[in-house]
Amino acid sequence: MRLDNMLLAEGVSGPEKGGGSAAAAAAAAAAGGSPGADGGIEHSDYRAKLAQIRQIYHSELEKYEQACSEFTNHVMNLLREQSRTRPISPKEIERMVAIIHRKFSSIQMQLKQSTCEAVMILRSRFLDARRKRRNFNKQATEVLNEYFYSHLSNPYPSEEAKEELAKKCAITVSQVSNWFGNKRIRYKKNIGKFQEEANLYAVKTAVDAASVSAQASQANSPATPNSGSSGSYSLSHAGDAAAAAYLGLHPSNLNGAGEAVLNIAPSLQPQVDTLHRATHLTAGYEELTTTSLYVPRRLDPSNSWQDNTHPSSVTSPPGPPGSVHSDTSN
DNA sequence: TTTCATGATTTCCC
DNA sequence: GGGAAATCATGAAA
Repeated sequence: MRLDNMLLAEGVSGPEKGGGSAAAAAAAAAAGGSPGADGGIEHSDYRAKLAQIRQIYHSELEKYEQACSEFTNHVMNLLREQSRTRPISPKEIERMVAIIHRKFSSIQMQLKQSTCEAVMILRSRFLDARRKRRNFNKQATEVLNEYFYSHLSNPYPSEEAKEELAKKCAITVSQVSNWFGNKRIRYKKNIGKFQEEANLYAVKTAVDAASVSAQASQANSPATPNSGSSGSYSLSHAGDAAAAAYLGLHPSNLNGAGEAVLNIAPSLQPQVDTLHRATHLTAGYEELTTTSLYVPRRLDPSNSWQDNTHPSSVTSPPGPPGSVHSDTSN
């Protein structure tokens, strides 16, 4: 029965017209593929092969049915001949016919099974998601990378976070899981290769967060420049020039020693703190090799991330409220 | 054509 | 069931 349903769904059995294309479309949808230019070619190829399978199936089925009726007739004739020498009840004839039909239906079952197998092979060959692999678009990759590098100490998004990322990237939750699985492994295997990318996203995240916070603090407390020392931040290294540039520092914010003095709202402090460290990395400081922001300090000696039991969310990264990402705080 | 990057799958482990 | 690791298969750049 299940075989019948499958063959019907695949358009092998049932009405001839359009069955294959419907199945192809359904299979393509199941594989998550979108009908593109090459997809059209492949689908027509798929339909052609499916039609071939369908034709073979029907001709074989017809042959079996013909053979079945021929054999039944043959047996009936034999029984009729035998009835001249011994009495044969109609029940006995019925029983014999039933046996023959059972035998042939089991053969038909085998035919259906092998047809199903052929269809499955065809489907996997033409419509498998693996074969249909497409790189995610740039924006999706950026969103995923931003999340990954801003949660580097615990790059295990919760289900909700995965769903949100999936929505943002227009991909499925399982694709998000795959991406993080691949990313974690590949990052761990080749940290050096990803260092530059990590730094890039560190700065990007910090700048984004800083600008958001700046807007927020401007909206909340419009005029609080130079209001005491608690909110000031001194950038005292060469790398801080970059930080100053990123933050749009005016020359008037440089002190006598050439240091950049940022007067910032307390809410902005963690972001600037992050940026401060990030720019040290990009400036090639000695710290790069010792206390580098994205050297996975949270990787334990067995090379696995510590504390991966608490997946983080998209909206509320780990760490104290207001921090850009927990990885940056030592 | 070759090589590298990357998304997906499979297998194993906890 | 989720994650790590290995592997496969494909896309894209060289």
